[in-house]
Amino acid sequence: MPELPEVQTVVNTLRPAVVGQLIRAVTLHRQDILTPADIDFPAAITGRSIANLTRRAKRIVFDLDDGNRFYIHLGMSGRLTIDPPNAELPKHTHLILHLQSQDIRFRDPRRFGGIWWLGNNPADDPALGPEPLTLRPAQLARQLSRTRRPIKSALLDQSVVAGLGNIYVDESLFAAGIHPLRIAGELSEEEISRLCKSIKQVLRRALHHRGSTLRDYFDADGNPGGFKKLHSVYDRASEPCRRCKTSIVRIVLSGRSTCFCPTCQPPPRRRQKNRRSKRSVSSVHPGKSP
DNA sequence: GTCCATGTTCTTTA
DNA sequence: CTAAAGAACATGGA
Repeated sequence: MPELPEVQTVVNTLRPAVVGQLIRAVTLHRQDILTPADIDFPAAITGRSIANLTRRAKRIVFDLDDGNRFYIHLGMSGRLTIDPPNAELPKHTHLILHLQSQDIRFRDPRRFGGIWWLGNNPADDPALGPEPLTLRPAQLARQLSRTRRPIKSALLDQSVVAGLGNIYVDESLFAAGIHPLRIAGELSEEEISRLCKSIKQVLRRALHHRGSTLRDYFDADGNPGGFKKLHSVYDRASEPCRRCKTSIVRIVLSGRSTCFCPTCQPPPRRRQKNRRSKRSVSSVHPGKSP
């Protein structure tokens, strides 16, 4: 459920309830949501207080007062909520942090999310690309320059840009007028700077509306996001484009639902999948080389 | 019963 | 060998 705007909204709503608070006790209902698997997580955090709460990519990072850190990833169905201490416990609640007067709960039915212990290593994860809200066009150009994947697939890759997901990639490509099947490494400098600008505009707008609630997403106070009704393409297949009235098209790309306007986002020039040029066909030897 | 889902990672293929 | 495509993970709702 959570991409950058949703994760940031969870952080924003959670932060005032947790920063400076003592973790008095911890209830862990399943050990298998933890990485590394053998960490004694309750022992490591009980009695500590939370010094800071931040977001990196789609991760919610807890800084403890002893310099240790861990992060929670919400996966597809994860939620972090603020609850009164004795409120009824919904299914799939895996972790409860008992603070001074409130509980923080992590609930995740599909369990694609989890908790990662970082210890006191301050290094950023080298597998994560730059943050999209501070992305510069030259950075984006460098990240895209050496891949021949479709731009949609490249933007979903967290090592290219960290924090976008299926909704905001589609929305950003629409805003930039770029077809999802365009080859990432073939975008012009002008298209890349337009894309860079569009990504930031879309994310800022989504943040202003506290993210998109399709079904599962709610912030730490239990409120849904309001951005879904402002989507241009995502989850709008066969509805009219808000800009030109053309029917929005849905295809599957990288195994993910992909929505776009075939008029506002012109298709790539020629080049279909599974085509080989005459030269590359004739250069392939039919038998084994000596 | 079927298909689909806001994500990531491992495996297979080209 | 590397890059990219595909499968797998687990649960619930339409």
